[in-house]
Amino acid sequence: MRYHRSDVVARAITVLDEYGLESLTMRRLASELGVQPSALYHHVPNKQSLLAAVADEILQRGARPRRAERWDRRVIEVCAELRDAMLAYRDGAEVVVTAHTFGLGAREPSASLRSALSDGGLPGELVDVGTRAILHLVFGHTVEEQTAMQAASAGAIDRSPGGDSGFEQSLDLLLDGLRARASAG
Amino acid sequence: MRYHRSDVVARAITVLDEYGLESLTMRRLASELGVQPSALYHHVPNKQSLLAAVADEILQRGARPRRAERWDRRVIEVCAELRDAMLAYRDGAEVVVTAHTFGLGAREPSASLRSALSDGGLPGELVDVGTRAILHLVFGHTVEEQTAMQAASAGAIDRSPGGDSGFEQSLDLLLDGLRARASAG
DNA sequence: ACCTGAACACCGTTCAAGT
DNA sequence: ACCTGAACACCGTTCAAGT
Repeated sequence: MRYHRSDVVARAITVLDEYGLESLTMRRLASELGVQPSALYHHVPNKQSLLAAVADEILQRGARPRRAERWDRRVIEVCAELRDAMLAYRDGAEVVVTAHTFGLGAREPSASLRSALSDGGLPGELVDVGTRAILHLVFGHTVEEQTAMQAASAGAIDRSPGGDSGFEQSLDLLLDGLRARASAG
Repeated sequence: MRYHRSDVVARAITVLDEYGLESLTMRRLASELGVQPSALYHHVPNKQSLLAAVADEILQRGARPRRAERWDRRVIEVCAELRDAMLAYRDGAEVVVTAHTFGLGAREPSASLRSALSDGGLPGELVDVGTRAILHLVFGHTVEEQTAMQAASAGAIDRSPGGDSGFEQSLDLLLDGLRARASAG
């Protein structure tokens, strides 16, 4: 059999989803592909960049068409898409956030938020500050949510009681501040 | 020589600060203490709880007296303390955030924010949502800031240009939303 | 070009044995 | 009670050698 980079990344995602991030090792992935660990390094320079590719693929698979017209509604839309994309795979949030922290991949959500805030007529500095603040909120919230969900499912609880546990609410708090400055600018 | 838990934690912090989180291994810490790796397990049940203890100690060392009277000023005060505490040690933000994510230690900042928001007269649900939103903002921002600083210092740049790079600004965006709801409640 | 086999330099953790 | 010594079951990555 002949493998390509995309096969390696795809298989990495299934290992991630079935066994979790701590089980996603190069050796484990290699054996899952029926290949020696060293063979992986022909398709990927190292584990870090593999994880970055996994993060990008997770986001790409979660991509949805943009419907909203108002800039603030579009922010909510992008954030919901981002959150759903990360929640779709076990430890997905952790992988995406880590990749983003190290500046690897995962640049797309940032760009979408940026353009939404620009369309809102916010001054350039606030577009920057606002984009990062929104991302931190979504990332932090989703990692927490996914960790709690996975801990709960290990303990046989079906769902945490909160439903979306304040995701939209906290986003709305931040949007309040941005809207106030958009009309003032 | 006889070591206690507090010696192990303290030494772990110096290893962290000098060589970074990736070098803070049980084996490295043991050799730094002049002891066998297995000896550490008499003072600490495993690495995860050691890191939780390190996170708590980092926060405790950064503790400052509370001066502000207005609830929103107190939020800013608590956040600045939290940020400074994490920035005081190499990879400090990463360690504190990870501990918090897994629900280990690091419960103090959460309680302080909670009581500040309660004093603001916010309804119970918003106290909850607001506390988590603020923490996510501070954590996300500080991890990003510290990562950038350390990357820059590795590349011989003295400081990133932004100064506080929007920390207070993004916090203020969120406080806008909270203040609006405090006066409405 | 792609893969194997073997090695290098590590990990966290456990446990019998010593003092 | 506290520590050593040795082991167990792993890691990521490199590299000569094969096809």
